[in-house]
Amino acid sequence: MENTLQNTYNFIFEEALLNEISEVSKIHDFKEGDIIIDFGENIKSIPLILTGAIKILREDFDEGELLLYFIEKGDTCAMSMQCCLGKAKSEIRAIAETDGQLILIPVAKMNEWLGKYATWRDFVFNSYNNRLKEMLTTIDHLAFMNMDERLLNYLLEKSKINHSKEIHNTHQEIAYDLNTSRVVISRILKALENKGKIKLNRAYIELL
Amino acid sequence: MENTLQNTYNFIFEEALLNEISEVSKIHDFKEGDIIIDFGENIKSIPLILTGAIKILREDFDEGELLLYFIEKGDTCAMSMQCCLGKAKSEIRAIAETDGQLILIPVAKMNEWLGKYATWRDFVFNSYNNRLKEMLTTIDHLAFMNMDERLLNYLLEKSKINHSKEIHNTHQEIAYDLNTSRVVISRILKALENKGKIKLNRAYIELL
DNA sequence: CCACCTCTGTAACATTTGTAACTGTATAAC
DNA sequence: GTTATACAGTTACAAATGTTACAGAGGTGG
Repeated sequence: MENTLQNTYNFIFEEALLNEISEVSKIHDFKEGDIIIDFGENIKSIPLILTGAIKILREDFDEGELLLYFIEKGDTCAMSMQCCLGKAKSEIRAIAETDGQLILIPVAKMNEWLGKYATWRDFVFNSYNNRLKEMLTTIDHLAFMNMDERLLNYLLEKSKINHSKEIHNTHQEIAYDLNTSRVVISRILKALENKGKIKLNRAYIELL
Repeated sequence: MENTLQNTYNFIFEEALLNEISEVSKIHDFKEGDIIIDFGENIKSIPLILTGAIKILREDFDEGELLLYFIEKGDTCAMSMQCCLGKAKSEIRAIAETDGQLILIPVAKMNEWLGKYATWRDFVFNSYNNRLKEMLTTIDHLAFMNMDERLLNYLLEKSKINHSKEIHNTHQEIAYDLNTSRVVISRILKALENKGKIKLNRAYIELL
């Protein structure tokens, strides 16, 4: 673990902080599809992503779900910081998009370091800022874009996150992430295929 | 100013911090309709609202606008903190919803106090958390609600912010805030009136 | 190979939202 | 008063999205 930690965070954190992190934090492996945090859960520690990617979802009272954004190597979850500092329950669900590793930092340390390490403080503020920006982007998509643009954007995001031109999801899974129905997704995908932007296959899509 | 400052913030900040605030910050009066911050502006200071309310808007590339949320007494603008810390330009527009007063805190002090005063740090984190929550709510509305629900919710928000059952806006103004057209708003408002939830008048609406 | 299940394609239709055009009415300006 | 203007009501239609239903294609396990 020390190695991955070093590789990911040694440009951000100073030596002393890295050492403290190694001491107090627990490592956690996750596999694609794992539910890492769920709605209403109490959060006792802050995750720092070492490898892999995680998708963050919001849920409606009755059934609906919506992808908010992805987090990756070097990111943390501002939502969990919110929960920890505010002692509230999780407002979101986090599902592993790929296999990966993260380390868990106890809340107490999170607070202690805020006073002690300027680099930690910067990191925490940066995380908040990034998350606010992502949320703004999500709002823009919802408010100003039609479903076909949102879908195309989704495919590009997925491709970037997974470092692959192939998106291995069923239409139904995509529909969940965009909070719409499978038929709508199939319809738009077919249109995109006709425009020559993608190629459709069973259970996966190629970007062209 | 000292009085209003005391009244609003003396339960949050300690004596020493309140004094520092009085020393370094400038007061700023605003009138309903004033543009307080606009897209792309550089932000050189953080606002703390003393009285009144401000609405925060997001703009589309081509014309569209969307109300994100309101901020009030005791709030600050997490977006401007983001800009200050990240030295970026404003992502939002802030328009005075009512007359009011705010104080402006230089960025340098904002940073200095983060190390110096725990109460300031808490305040800043709380602001971020509140804003994240508001953004989540906005996303919920956009993703999971139809226009009639969004409109009703908008009227209730407005009523709360202005402490009045009367909403003094034209249908066109409401349409801008919800990023739709005047006809749609008129149509839904008429339906709400028929259901007995509101009473329509020229240039204002009464909640029943 | 057959039975079963998942995934996709498609059609027909309903609902929601957006757009254009026109009317009447209250208010302000003259 | 008359005129001009902003605001609201309404209709008719278009476009986007959601829903239901069904058929075929492809994979899996017996």
